[in-house]
Amino acid sequence: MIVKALKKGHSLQTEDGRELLGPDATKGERTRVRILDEAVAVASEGGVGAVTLGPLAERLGMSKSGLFAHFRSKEALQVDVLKRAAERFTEVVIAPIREEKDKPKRLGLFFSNWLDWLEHPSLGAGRGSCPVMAAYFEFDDVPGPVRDQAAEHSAQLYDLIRKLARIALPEADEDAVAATIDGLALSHLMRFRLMRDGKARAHTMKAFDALLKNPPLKDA
Amino acid sequence: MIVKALKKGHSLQTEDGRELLGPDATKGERTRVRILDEAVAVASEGGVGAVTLGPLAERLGMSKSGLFAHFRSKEALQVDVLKRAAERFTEVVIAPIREEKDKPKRLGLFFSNWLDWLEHPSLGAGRGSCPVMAAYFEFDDVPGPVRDQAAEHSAQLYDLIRKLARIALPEADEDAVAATIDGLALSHLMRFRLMRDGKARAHTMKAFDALLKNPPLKDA
DNA sequence: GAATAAAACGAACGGTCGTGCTATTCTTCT
DNA sequence: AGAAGAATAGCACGACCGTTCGTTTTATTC
Repeated sequence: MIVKALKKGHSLQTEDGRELLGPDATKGERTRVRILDEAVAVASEGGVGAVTLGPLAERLGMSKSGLFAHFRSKEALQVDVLKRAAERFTEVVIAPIREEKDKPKRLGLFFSNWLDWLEHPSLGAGRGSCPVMAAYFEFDDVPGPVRDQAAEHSAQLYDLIRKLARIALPEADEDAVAATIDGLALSHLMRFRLMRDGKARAHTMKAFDALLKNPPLKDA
Repeated sequence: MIVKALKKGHSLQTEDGRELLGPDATKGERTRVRILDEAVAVASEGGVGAVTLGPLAERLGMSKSGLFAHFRSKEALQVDVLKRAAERFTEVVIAPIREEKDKPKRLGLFFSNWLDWLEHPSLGAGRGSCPVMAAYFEFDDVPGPVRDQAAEHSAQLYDLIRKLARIALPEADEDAVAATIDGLALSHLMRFRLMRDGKARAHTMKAFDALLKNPPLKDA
């Protein structure tokens, strides 16, 4: 069974349009999602490379082969883990900003949500960090479908940032602004999780506010 | 035999002060460095976690057990790989900025060198990226000596950036500046290596120049 | 050059990994 | 309720992993 992620509506659905997780979902579809959610938690703690069949099956109370049957291969599982994590990201970070009707303010809301996501990932119970971001660096030089998936997600996210920047700061150079914002999030994760810097958020927000106030201008 | 890395002089030496690599170095010391250099190349391509004994030994034309004998464990090897990579970083990125006698200009030189390092790591032959940066995200939630080493290096580097920022931009908030610069380097690596964005450097430098022109100020 | 120490090897171990098979249990649909 | 099909379990395999051990080769020291 092939499942695809939708860009809008933040839900998974099968090829024929039925919702996963809903009561009309098939047994296999439901456990499939259960597996992926647990796998995202594992990936949050040890990276996508740490998503391994045996231990994952044990965490779920099922057999390794039973789990394996849901995915053609481990690589396919890892790709789906990334997709599922991106889904979560959309739900938690991107979707809520639509409630802000003052569109120029959406950039700040997006960034704030992003930091929340990095500090308190809904999965991993405080012991994990964003698996997608980790995959950016884990697979950046490892060719294969996992790398491709990570690259696609990073490109989509980067486009979104540019778009939000264009609306919020019409006179700014959107590429330079996006580079700075993207970097602030990456650096924030590093300072917060690796260095355990309690002031990480304050420093990140100060830099972000300064960027909004004096952004790089076009043709400067 | 215990080897320690020096912060100054960018060379390895043994506990009794003899230089490694010099003609008076012992056989074991020389091959030890050879192993680490090759291991850094491997780590550049696949991350520190990809440093594995068998394939590494084969690349070096030696036996797995002979290689293993140089390190008490695989973890110790990985830690030393990180140390060696940090050594290289010091040689290529940090040491040369001392030649700039106009100290405020050192920040820009440092950043430029950093981007050079990320784009053309002396090891990995174009197929690898900075292993230390990758380790930041690979091990940020994996307790152990490898994580500790990565954390220590990130803290040292972050301190250096703050110090350079303080000299270059005395009126600026050094923490916010450091966060932005650190982030720009991380984001640059992502755009250059994962997204293969040919314009990455131009965008990064534009953002950096804008930061120097309008940095976040203290107590703003 | 002989004695001693260091370094490298080869083979083997226990363990874990991903992946095929076949059989069994459970859903789902008529 | 029963047939058809999906989902899961059990088991085995080959490959690779880190590590150990005893032996052999190579450096170093006297």
